[in-house]
This record gives sequence, C-alpha cells and structure tokens, in this order.
Amino acid sequence: MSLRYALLGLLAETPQTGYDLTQKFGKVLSRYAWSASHSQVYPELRKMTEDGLVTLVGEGARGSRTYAVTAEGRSRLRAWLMRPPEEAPARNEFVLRLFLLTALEPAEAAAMVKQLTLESEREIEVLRAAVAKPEAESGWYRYAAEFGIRWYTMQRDWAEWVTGEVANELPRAAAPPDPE
Amino acid sequence: MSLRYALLGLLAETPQTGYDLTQKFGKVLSRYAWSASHSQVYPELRKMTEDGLVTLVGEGARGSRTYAVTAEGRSRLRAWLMRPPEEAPARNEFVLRLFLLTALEPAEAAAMVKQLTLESEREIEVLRAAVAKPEAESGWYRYAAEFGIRWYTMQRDWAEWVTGEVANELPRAAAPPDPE
DNA sequence: CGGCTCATGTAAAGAGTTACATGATTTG
DNA sequence: CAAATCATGTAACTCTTTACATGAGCCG
Repeated sequence: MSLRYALLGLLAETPQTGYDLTQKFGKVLSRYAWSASHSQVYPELRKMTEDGLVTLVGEGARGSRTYAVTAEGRSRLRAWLMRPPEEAPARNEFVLRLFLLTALEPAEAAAMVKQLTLESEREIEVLRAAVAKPEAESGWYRYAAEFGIRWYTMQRDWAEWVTGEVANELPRAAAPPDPE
Repeated sequence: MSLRYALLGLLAETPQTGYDLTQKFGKVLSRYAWSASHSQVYPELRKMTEDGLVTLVGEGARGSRTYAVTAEGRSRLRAWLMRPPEEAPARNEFVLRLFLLTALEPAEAAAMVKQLTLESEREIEVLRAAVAKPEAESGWYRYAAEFGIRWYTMQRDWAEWVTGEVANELPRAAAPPDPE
C-alpha cells in the first residue's frame, strides 16, 4: 500500500508521468524512504485510475501519459498522512550493516567507519551544493536534500561513536554524549 | 540476501534459536534496519545450514534448535560487511510520510509535526532509560538504542525545520482545480 | 541516420507477509 | 489445570526485482 501513497504524494505536488515518478524513486526517495521500478509504477497507476484516485490528464510525445490526483485521491492521501503512526517495519541494508559492525574485529570496524565517514562527508557536500544552487528545486526535493544532510551527519557521528566504544572495550564505561 | 546476512550477524554475536532471532527482528532491528517474521527465519536457517554458513549446535526444550555461525559463515559475513557500499534502496514508511508532508496544508502539516515531536520525545525517553539501566545489555543492543536516540532527534528536528519553512513560504500559486 | 534517452509495457522469479497449524513448557 | 509463552513449521498470497520487449523522439 505504501507504493500507492508514495505515488499519490508525488502526484499531489504536480501532475506527471510514470516515467517521471520512476525517476524520483530512483534518484531521491529510494535512499531514505521508498523505492519502485517502472515495472511496478505503470501497473499501479492503472489500478489507481480504476480506483478513481488518479486520472489521465494528457498524452504527450512518445506515448507518455500524464496523471493527476483526483479529489478522492487527495482526500485518501490526507487521511493516510494524518492517521496515527503505527509501527511499520523499515528496511535499510545500510543501517543493517552499521548494526552488524560489532561482528568485526575493532580494527576492521574502525576501517569501515573511516570509509563511511569519508563517504558521508562527500555525500553531505553534494547535497549541500544541490541545496545551495539558486535554481534548486523547491518543495520536497529541497526538504529531502536537507534530510539527507542530517541523515548522513547523524550516521557518521554514530558510527564514530561506536568505533570509539568498541575500541575502548570497557564493558560499562562512560555514558554516551548527549546528542544535542 | 540481506536477511541471510542479518541472521549471520546476529548469530555471530552469540548462538541462538530461530525464535530468539525473530524476537530481535521484531523488537529492535525492524525499526531502523531490517525485519523478518518467523515464517521467513526458519526456512532460511535451513538453507543456510545446507550452504554451510551456520550449523545446528543444540536442540533444547520444546523442540528448540540453536544455531551457530560456521567459519565459512563468518568469513562470508565479514566479506559482506567490508565490501564497498553500493546503493541499496531503503524502505521506511515513516520517512515516506515525512517526505510527503508537504502535500498537506501548512496547518495540517504543523499538527502532524507537533504529534511527531511528542512521539519522538517519548521514544527518546524510553531509549535513554533503556541505555541508562545498569543491567542494560551491552553490545549491539546498546548501540542500536543510541542509534535510535540520535535517529528520533534528527527526525524531529528536521520535521520542525520543514514546518517552519512551509509556514514561511508564500501562499501556493493558485492551484489548478482538481480534475475529475 | 545511429546512438541515446524517453517512455511504456509484460512475465517470471524471488522476497516478504499473513494465515493456518501444531505441540511443549512454564507460570499463576 | 488453564492460559500464556515458547517454538517450530507450511501454504497462499502479495509485493518487489530482474529480465525481456518494443517503439518514439532528440541530438550530433
């Protein structure tokens, strides 16, 4: 069901084609939130049309089909967004790897974290640059980039903290520093 | 494949049963990293045994079967952990909802964020308490809890920032009337 | 006009969830 | 001794990925 709402949410921003939507999954959303390939997107748009949540508002070059959210779709989306959060399991292979870091020898873990720190810093640079550009897209893309910056920063800090803890190997030592 | 490595990683910490592993998914891992139900765990442990990654080290009361990682399994796990990170798509319905927040009217978004802030603060309290307890489990559980604290803090801060931005933005350009 | 990107579609295989099913041990 | 929890297993269904497939428009 999440796919459906992801599509609805993206279309609520602006009407677009299945191709456009697929690009957004691939480029931004898939990193933190949700992912889908075109083979899932196109059939889902069909079903959503049948269910009256979206509607075809134009056909362009190369057989492109532009969809927009209907009133019904918009109200369903709002209802979904406003409903109290129940725990939905997350899947993030990257975080999984972070969590299993303790299965490595301290030196190996330290090497991995070093790598991670470099990657994170590079990534943060890219996102900062993207946000700083004057022609930066507004709306959710900018917010997503900002999320990414905070995400990578948090991740890096945590990984460095863990490495320190593991290196110290003091079973029950210092309390973690207050984040913030 | 991630499931396989998640199991390997947990078993690398200590030998345990499929039931134990399922509990860990349900309680901690599923929130940030990975999730699996027993109907996935048991068959996978079988396959991993056939593949020589884990081995049955004991059968206890109520037909419980305790597994441990083999040398082969350990080396495979290390290889997986150390390999350069390629982008693996993440799935997090919660983050998805955050990203689609901009589909709401500013007032609605603000209400949602208010709610989120309260939840986050409650959650952070719980995790802090869990970590502070002297008999707190050490190892990855403690690290995971620390991750959670930082995660909720980051999330809350971002959501508050976005709400501020949205509130400041000029009223949206005359939105096209809903098709239908 | 050849190669790239845009743009859509379907089929098969794999991963994951939900439901069904059973029995042993512990705890009150 | 009843209820809860421990503990495992399989089947059906849904969701997701990967592979196969096709063609239109754009750019050099």
